[in-house]
Amino acid sequence: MSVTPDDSTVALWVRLTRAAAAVLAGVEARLKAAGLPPLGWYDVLWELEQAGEAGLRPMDVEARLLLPQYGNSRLLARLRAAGLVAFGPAKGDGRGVVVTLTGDGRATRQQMWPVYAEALEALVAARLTPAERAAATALLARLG
Amino acid sequence: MSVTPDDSTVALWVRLTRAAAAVLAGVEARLKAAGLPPLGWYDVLWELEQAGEAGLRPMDVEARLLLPQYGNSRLLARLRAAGLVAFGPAKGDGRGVVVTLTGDGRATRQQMWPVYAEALEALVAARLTPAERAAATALLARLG
DNA sequence: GGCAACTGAATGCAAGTGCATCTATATGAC
DNA sequence: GTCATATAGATGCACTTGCATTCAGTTGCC
Repeated sequence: MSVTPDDSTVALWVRLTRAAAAVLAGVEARLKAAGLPPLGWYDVLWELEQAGEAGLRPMDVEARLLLPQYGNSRLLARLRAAGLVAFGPAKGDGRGVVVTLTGDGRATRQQMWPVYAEALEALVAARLTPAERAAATALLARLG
Repeated sequence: MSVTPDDSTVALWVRLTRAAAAVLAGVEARLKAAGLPPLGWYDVLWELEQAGEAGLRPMDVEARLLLPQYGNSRLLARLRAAGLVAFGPAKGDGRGVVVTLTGDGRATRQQMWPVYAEALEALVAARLTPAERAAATALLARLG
């Protein structure tokens, strides 16, 4: 005999994927409509902006954003190709590099934020009260 | 002045994506470890199994699973190449086709289910009580 | 019937992803 | 110091995805 999830489990799983997909699609669509890069770029730019002058090692970005090593490597390569980040040598470790935000990178993140923010307002904040958002957050935290 | 989401909105968005990604990754990892096809295949096989002998038009599958037209077209092509579904002409519409489940397709779906079910038990049911699952489902329904 | 507009489905091409592997450097045992 | 092992990051290859377009067949209008 095998375990079988009850209806409430399946229902939650379905809603979870749909909700995440709907919000994500809404955010991406708004960014694209505004001629801005995809959401994945924002996360990297934001981490680097917080890291400041010192920058971050690719492995740090990888760990913070939960990206696979090769995916992160290529994402950073695209950002570099677009001039939004710069690579430098890592002091004390000849294997590694340090990635820092460029001026264009900072500007791009700042352009993305209002669009991203508007999307979250419309797709999340407008649909649940603050108390409901807090409740949902607490429940979802247990799944991650 | 632009609107800016408050902390509870951003926190929910972060948790939502992480929770969905975590559960999805867990399910996919279990399927792969068992040598089974990815989750996307399951959904199609399940819809076709429910549709029975009559099968479904690709556009119907597309609508039920919220897939883009081209993605659905190629997904069905892969399933056909794997021998899990069969294509036939659509009566009364020379443009269309009808997709039906093969014996192998039915068997594959049945092999996938226990793995999928175990994953949902471990990743969702084991972490939230039935009442919590119901509450989370109701909240997430408002986002989708 | 003939033709424009539409619909169902497939596909060429560019870009992204996963996996395994590779290169270069670093570290630890001896 | 030397060698095996481990770590940081990049990359070749196959596969998947997104976008735009194409192809075939249908529908409505005259």
